[in-house]
Amino acid sequence: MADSFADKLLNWYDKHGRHDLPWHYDQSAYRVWVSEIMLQQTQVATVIPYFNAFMERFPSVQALAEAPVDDVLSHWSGLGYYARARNLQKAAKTVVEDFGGRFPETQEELETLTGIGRSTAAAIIAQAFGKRAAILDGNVKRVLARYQAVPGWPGQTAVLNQLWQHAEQHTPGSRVRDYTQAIMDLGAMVCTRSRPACDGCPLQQDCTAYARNETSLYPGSKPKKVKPEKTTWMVILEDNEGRILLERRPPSGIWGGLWSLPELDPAFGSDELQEACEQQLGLNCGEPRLISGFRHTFSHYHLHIQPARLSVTRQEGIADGDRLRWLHRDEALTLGLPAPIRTLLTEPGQAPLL
DNA sequence: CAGGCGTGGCG
DNA sequence: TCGCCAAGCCT
Repeated sequence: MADSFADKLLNWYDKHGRHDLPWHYDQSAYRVWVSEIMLQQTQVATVIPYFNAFMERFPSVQALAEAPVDDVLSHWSGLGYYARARNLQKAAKTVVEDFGGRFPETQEELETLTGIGRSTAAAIIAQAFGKRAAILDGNVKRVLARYQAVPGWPGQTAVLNQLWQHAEQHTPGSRVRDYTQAIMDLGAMVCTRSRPACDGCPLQQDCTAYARNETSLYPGSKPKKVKPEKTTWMVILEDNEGRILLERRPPSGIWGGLWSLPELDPAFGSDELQEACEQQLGLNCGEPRLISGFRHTFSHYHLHIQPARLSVTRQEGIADGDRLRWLHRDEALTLGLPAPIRTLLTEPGQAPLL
């Protein structure tokens, strides 16, 4: 029997859904895939300009596979969760080398590609290939948790399994493309986290949470933890030709593979910075000039960044290379930079404190 | 299973 | 100003 859940949702989608997102115009597996990766933990409005620029630069999976990794990261700069970009290119190489440039069309094979999990694989199958597959992203979790009044935080396996079961149950055999977009649109536009617009919801009369006037209880919230506070010096070392020293971050960990400023142990006092730079980097530096510090928050900790400017009069033992590079400001800004570093290099001086 | 992994908007 | 959290996946 046709699921009335899907029918109601599709009727609503035809009138009120989003039909003109950039990745809707040409739903090739490549475009759907890139959009799905960008959309992981990231809102549509943020993704749109990144998606358009990315497609312009990497129009095919082949183009992505053969691009320098710095190009890929520079197009991800500011979007966050940079492992997504590294995994994206790794998967592109796999598609080209192991699958002859054609995306696999089964859930199982798609999930072998790094960065593609159960929900992303299903989204590709439904949206690119038009085959039945159930997705379960944050929007769908919220819609289903309320509709079925599923208690608990979806991060718990038992809760997640129940939600997957409901997701599978409601996914129709026809119009899967539209259904997949429809349930995400409902979650994003109507069944929002706070103050859901239940009066405009096509599922209102069958929604358990609504009937109980308890929409705010679903889905259960994540147990909160205190984020640790960390501190670091970041040094803007500028040589006599106006070039700045940048350092590539290790391939994994925070800001993995991006270009950032050299960091120094926060245990150094401002009066020890000059010597620390000379010793650790083999430079001859002038007096440090402190710039206003600021706090940057990651998903799992706070980082207090204390920047300092030092002029460099002599460079010894520092060659342009894979890890350290002297670059002019505008050259630096073309690289994959972490968001706060881009800001730091873009905004002219800030007020010097010392 | 729990923790790592960004950033910007919003209440 | 601050905590929460958004189209998750990997280790």
